[in-house]
Amino acid sequence: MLGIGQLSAETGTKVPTIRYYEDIGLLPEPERTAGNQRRYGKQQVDRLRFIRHCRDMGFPLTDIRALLDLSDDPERSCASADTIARHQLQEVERRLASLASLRQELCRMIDQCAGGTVADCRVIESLADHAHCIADRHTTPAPTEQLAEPTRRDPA
Amino acid sequence: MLGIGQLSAETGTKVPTIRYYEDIGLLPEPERTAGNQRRYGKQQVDRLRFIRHCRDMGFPLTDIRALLDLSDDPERSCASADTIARHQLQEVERRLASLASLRQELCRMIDQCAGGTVADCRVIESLADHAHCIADRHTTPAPTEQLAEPTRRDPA
DNA sequence: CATGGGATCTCCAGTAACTAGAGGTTCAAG
DNA sequence: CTTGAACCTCTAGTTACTGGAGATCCCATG
Ligand SMILES: [Zn+2]
Ligand SMILES: [Zn+2]
Ligand SMILES: [Zn+2]
Ligand SMILES: [Zn+2]
Repeated sequence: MLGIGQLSAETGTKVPTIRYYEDIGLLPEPERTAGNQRRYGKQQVDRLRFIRHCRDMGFPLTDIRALLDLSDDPERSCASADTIARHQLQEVERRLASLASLRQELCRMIDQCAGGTVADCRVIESLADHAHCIADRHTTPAPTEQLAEPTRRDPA
Repeated sequence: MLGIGQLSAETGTKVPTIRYYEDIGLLPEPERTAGNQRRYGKQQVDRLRFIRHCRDMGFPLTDIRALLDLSDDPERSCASADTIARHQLQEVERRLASLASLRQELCRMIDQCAGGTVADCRVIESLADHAHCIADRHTTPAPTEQLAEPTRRDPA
């Protein structure tokens, strides 16, 4: 049985985040000590690892909820899991594409700057008007649900 | 002089967003009619366009604030504008890299699914344990400040 | 000049996914 | 038995908006 801090270390998830997952029902309420502190067993560790890996893969929590429901029931067809994953892949590819065009525009802006005053700066000028951009309207990056920070250190 | 709805149409920015930018001080308080409705002039239109273009490029509002300050003062050196832009480029490249590795892992997961039950599904299995992933720890995607949605239609 | 419907006004709440802090209790080592 | 680290609950803040309620305004007809 692990305390919340140990679970945190074990999975690379911050303590408040674990409690948050419990609040929103992603993690079931764990057992408690006589003094009301949480104790976790192996199942919970696995479940949290699953969640974290999904988050690392960029899945939003609603999808993770669905995936957890599925994985709780091994008899069912995996079709919807695959649909979710495929959808996520599309998302990722969409973002990749728009980031790539973003990168292009940023590069071009930066390259053209000669380093004088603001009045002559191509960066500022380009930002002021998309018409100064070559041709492609950059169809903005992403709806971007929050993706976990690289704050993660590895489990013991 | 434009009403807020016209400014909205002109710049592809939703009305509440315009008011929000005013609230947080990105846009100055505009003139008002006798009946307290906002009226905008050409300067404001340009300023909002600048902001939107920056957002489309993925700049966070704090950076945009700095860029606006700079562009208000054409005599200054553009060095810090360029620094901000270069920093943004790095951000974009960082995200591109992590999305690319994400894409790889998702593809692999999906490819391996044979389409049976959850018990045999490689997608679920891969999500349950990063050890099933080839080798690279996917160093999670991004801090991801909100990037504008593709809700944008073009100006008139 | 009256009236009606769309545009605007302000204010408040909610979104995603956490994160941080205050103020108080519990656990475990010495 | 006494610390002090870890834990508890609760609230509020983050980023960049978005949506709705209920009231008011503008302006184009009749
Ligand atoms: Zn410059
Ligand atoms: Zn552009
Ligand atoms: Zn499958
Ligand atoms: Zn992995």
